[in-house]
Amino acid sequence: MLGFLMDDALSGYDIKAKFELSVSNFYNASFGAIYPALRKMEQDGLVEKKVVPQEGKPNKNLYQITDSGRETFLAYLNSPLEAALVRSDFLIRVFFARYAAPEQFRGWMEEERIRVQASLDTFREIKRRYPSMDPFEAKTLEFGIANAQMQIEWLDREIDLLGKDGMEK
Amino acid sequence: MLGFLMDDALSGYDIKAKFELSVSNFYNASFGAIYPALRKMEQDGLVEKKVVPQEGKPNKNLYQITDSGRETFLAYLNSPLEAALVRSDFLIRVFFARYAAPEQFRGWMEEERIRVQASLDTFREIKRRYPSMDPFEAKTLEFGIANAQMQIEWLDREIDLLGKDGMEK
DNA sequence: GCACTCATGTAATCTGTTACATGATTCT
DNA sequence: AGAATCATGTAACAGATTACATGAGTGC
Repeated sequence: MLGFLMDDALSGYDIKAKFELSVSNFYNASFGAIYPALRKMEQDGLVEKKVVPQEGKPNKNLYQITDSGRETFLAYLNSPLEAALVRSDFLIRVFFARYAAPEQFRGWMEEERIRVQASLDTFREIKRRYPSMDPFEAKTLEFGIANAQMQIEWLDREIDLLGKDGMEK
Repeated sequence: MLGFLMDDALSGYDIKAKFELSVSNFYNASFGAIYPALRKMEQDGLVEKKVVPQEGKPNKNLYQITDSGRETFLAYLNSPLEAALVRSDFLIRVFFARYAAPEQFRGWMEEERIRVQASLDTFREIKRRYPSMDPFEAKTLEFGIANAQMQIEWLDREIDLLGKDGMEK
């Protein structure tokens, strides 16, 4: 959140949108996490709230990062790199698929393929729409594309094997 | 946990070891989660505890899955597939790397490369050591290998670009 | 009329981690 | 002597989700 606030003053709603549009594939936050965190950061002097009245909409609470907030963010960048946290229901099911029916297994593979293809399409659309994107942001996008492509290749190999097994019967 | 108990009666300690050795790359659990979960499952009749006295070691609490536990596990396999949860500190740092020093960025890339290479080595060692592994378990291992390879290729491309930039100065 | 976007917030709950406590045995 | 393995468990806390509550405007 502090990272997003480095450039602009944003509301909780804006921050949520930023997450969704950019880093949602490797980090996300819900409103129930964002609003309390903003209040806490305000108390800690990392951000300052400015209420912006709006017509026909609720007031917008714009949060501006303070010098202390910038320091905190830069201190985070200097802190030790943490290992990624992954929790994949899909891979757990594949791991235990010996207890599943073949159609069930095929269903998971096809569902996952659709999901990964959809995110790949989204990545490519973002790449097309924002050609002057920050080069570092672009790197994470390229990572996402490479990752999705690898997954699709893996899924297609496995789905293809299923097709062959099916033929033999 | 129920998945691991489908084949054998296991202790909390054993279950932890199973996680570490097999699915830890896409799912993990700590003792503080496992022990309370086992007691809860016992209360719910999904598992049955059998205390096995041991010499020189604390008693082992072996948990055996019940019919109800098997049903619950199979019901899970029939439940809707959930999206994966990912939280990558590394990718967040890359995303915001315009606020970081070039040496900092290089440090993250190299650290991540070492980390991924280590897990790739572990995967290959597991593959070598367990040639008769369950085919579905093997699929998740192959996924892990493909994933690690893709990441190393991406990291090497980026590290290589850094080298070139460095030369120009 | 319905769904979606904009906009904020709370409360209950859940899930999970970390640290602590205990303690014998085995390996280096 | 010290570290690691085996083995279980609790308590404090952290982090986060989900659902609820409110409400106007916009697009189909």
